[in-house]
Amino acid sequence: MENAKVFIAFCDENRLMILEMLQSGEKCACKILEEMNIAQSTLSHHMTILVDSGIVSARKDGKWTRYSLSEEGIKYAKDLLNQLTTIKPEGDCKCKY
Amino acid sequence: MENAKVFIAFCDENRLMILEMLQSGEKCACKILEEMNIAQSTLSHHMTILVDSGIVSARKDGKWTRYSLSEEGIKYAKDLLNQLTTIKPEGDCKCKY
DNA sequence: GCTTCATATCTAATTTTGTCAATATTATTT
DNA sequence: AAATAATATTGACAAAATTAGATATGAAGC
Repeated sequence: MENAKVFIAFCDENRLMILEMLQSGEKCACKILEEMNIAQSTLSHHMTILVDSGIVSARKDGKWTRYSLSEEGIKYAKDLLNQLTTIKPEGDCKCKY
Repeated sequence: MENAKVFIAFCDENRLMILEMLQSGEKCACKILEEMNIAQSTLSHHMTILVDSGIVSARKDGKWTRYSLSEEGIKYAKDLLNQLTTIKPEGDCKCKY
């Protein structure tokens, strides 16, 4: 769902590898492709998912597309993870267990 | 990937719903099932995934299985998310961009 | 021991996701 | 304006995930 969309970024080995590469700064697709053993169209597909998830942002620069981690997207993911895993104080639960 | 396993918990609408229910405390499968429009076998499948991911822990109690959020698993997910999204200082990247 | 209740497992159908090859697009270079 | 380079899109297919029905297990109650 909408909420789940952010975390999809982290649910694939190749995408984790891409994210790791982006930790050291902005990179163009061709540079990322060089270090991965996947087809160019496959990389493009993963980049679309990463950008859609909000974790990565893309910037067109001539014929290149440069990708980087999005601080905003990261904050969103962290906040959402916090929200989803907050254990609420007992008392407002009406169930009998 | 091993790393990706934790976040799989958050990548499905039904699992998010289950996690939300567990925020207010431990619940048995039958209680969760009541509030969801899915088959019993489907719920059991999702609970297995949640437990495998480490985010949820299960406790056998007579004929019931009681599920709750795992503080340890949550901490692991948060730490991992932090690690995966840490933007490293420039300088140790040898690429020309 | 038989029945019932809660949950798990197995099997099969359907949907979604990841992948690559081929083609298209868009920007640069000659 | 033709050729090249970087990336995106499309189409096809295989692998994985989600789902439900049927069946199995295991504990509780009679």
